[in-house]
Amino acid sequence: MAVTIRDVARASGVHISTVSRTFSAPHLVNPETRSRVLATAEQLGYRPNRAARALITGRTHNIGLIVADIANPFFPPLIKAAETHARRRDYHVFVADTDEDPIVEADLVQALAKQVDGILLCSPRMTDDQIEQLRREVPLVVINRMITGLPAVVMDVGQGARSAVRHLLSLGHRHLVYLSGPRGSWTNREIRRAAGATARAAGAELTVLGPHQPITAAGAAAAEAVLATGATAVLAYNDLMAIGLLQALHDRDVAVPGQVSVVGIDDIAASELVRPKLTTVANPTAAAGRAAVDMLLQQGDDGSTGQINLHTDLVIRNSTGPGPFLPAGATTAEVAAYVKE
Amino acid sequence: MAVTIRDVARASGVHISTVSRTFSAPHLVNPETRSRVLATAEQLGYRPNRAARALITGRTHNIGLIVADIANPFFPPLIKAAETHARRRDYHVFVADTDEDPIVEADLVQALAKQVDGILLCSPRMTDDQIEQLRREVPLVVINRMITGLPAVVMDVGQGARSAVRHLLSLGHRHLVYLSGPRGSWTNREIRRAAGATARAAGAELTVLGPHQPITAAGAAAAEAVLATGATAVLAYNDLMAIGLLQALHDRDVAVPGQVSVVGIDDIAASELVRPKLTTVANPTAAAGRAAVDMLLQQGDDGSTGQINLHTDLVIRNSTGPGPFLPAGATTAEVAAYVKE
DNA sequence: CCAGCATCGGCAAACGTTTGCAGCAGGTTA
DNA sequence: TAACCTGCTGCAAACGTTTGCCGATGCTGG
Repeated sequence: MAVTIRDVARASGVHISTVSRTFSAPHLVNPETRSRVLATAEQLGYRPNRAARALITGRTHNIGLIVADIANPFFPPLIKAAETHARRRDYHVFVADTDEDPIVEADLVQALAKQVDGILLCSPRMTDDQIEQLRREVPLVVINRMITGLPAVVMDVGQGARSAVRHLLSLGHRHLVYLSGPRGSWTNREIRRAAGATARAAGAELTVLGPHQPITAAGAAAAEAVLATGATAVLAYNDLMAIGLLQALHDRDVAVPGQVSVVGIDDIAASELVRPKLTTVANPTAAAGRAAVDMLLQQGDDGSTGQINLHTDLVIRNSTGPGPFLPAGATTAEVAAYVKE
Repeated sequence: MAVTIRDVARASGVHISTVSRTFSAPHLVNPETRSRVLATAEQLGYRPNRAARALITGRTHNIGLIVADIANPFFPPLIKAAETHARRRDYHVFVADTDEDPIVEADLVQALAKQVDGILLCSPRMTDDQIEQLRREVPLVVINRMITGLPAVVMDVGQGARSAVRHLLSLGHRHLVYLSGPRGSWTNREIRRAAGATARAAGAELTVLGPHQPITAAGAAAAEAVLATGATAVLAYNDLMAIGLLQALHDRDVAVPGQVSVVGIDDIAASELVRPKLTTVANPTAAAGRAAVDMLLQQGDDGSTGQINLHTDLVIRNSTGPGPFLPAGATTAEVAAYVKE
């Protein structure tokens, strides 16, 4: 049916091994022979069978990309960048969605293990132990989580959270809320820790609410609880939750940023479309995807186990404003003077 | 290194063929033997090598999913649904992104062909001929495009466009704009045709602008041109463009829906987050993904070549309102009386 | 008690490649 | 001229499965 190496060999009057070498080790075959083989291959429409190749070389030229939720707008840019980058290096990408379920996650890694040269694990919800276990079965690069001894690329959310909290403090807010994300999220712990430390250092209060699902509905549902704390500013685990909160606040006629300031994390596309535009921490997701692919592919060669920490940026838009201790029209200079930065 | 069928055979004292049958044809092996084999397999952590299996059976248990742009929020729900559905049937999914480029698209199909049992082609930008050509190399199901003789699942955008235009007409609008999507899009042609026919039948005018990239920036950039037409309502190729237009209109102090009504297509998540909330045509993308997977997997069995047309729904939100010939507060009954529906 | 028949498990070929080894021709060195 | 290298190609084994075929075993019915 399909045209194989054998057909090409017959048609060009050489042995199959010569055809094989024409593709996998061209320098070993006479240029003349090579071009003849290439010509007939082209003409017959020959395409090497990757399964067969994988069987003998042990390299599939495939990689797996496992994310918690494809529909979460945080991931698509990462998936896109990783896929494009991988393809440029002649790798194909399996994408799979765990629905935030650690069990599915583990199953998926196992199922994919034999079929790929390595797996990119995005924001895994498994325990560190489980991940280390799985690493023994298949090369892994973890994204958005730091585990000692494991190659990883993370966005420096700690840094991002610090910037965000400082921004809020500088606006005069003294009581903040952190809207936690899902249980098991490393990112969540990082943000919480960084935000807590920064607030505490400035003598401000930080109330933690959660855990929550990282979706708009959860952000909206948390509105009452947020208002009940009496806080004047909130940092959310991600933009989706922040946006949900924004909507719920709007429905309750709570002015943003007049009465409450809101900042998200991720800088998804929708953050700029929503009113007020969301102040948020921009994550270099595309860069992370590319970096992770590179790490994974290098990992095969040497046994390197680097960890990359990508810089994040606070993007100040319209959902944050002066806190209650400052006049609404306070200038930047005034707020700067108000809190020790 | 990895544990193979041979290891399991040795450890459980049977021939490899028995182990093989334990997994691929359990009814042929004695229950007692079977459970023994299963036990040792479990214990050794054996996982069948899909590449080897594929080599001999010709079935990879993989499918390919090719989309124009993963980051376009229209696709992730479809990808997610397709992947989950496929996995439930023990298939893994390659996802690839063409960046709206027909050449990349064709290359991808070819590259993936040998490695999958079939390919889902979403909103392809190739010509019909090219697609029919490729179909000879690998089973294909096309999503969002109708090509005679090819299995396809489409969302009935024609129906959606008709509903949208009728809705606008019923609000009293007599001059509409259609903001076209990308060249080569079947969906675009369908919408344009349906919208044009519906408007014409009602004696209204429809101006077509475009083609455009299906992104917010293009929608925003079209604002001037839209206003220049003097139309009072616009239908956009997709929500992204509609939202971009909404923003640009807002920046120009053009009231929506006061002066101009806007309706999008797709009902992406952001449409509900934006102010005013976008009136749009909801597409059952998740259902489409699942249906396409089912078609693809059945295609192997019989040679069926069905075409599925999924129902779409107009979702009326706040971006559409009475046109210039009606008082701003006109009731539904009044507008209904105004135009022959 | 034997023919006939299921049921089960082993044997070996096959799938489409890659790759170590060996052979061969022609050229170079001593 | 012999010994040796170099560049190219062929040979065949191997990768981990599946599967058609056959033989062994044990049971059934006559």
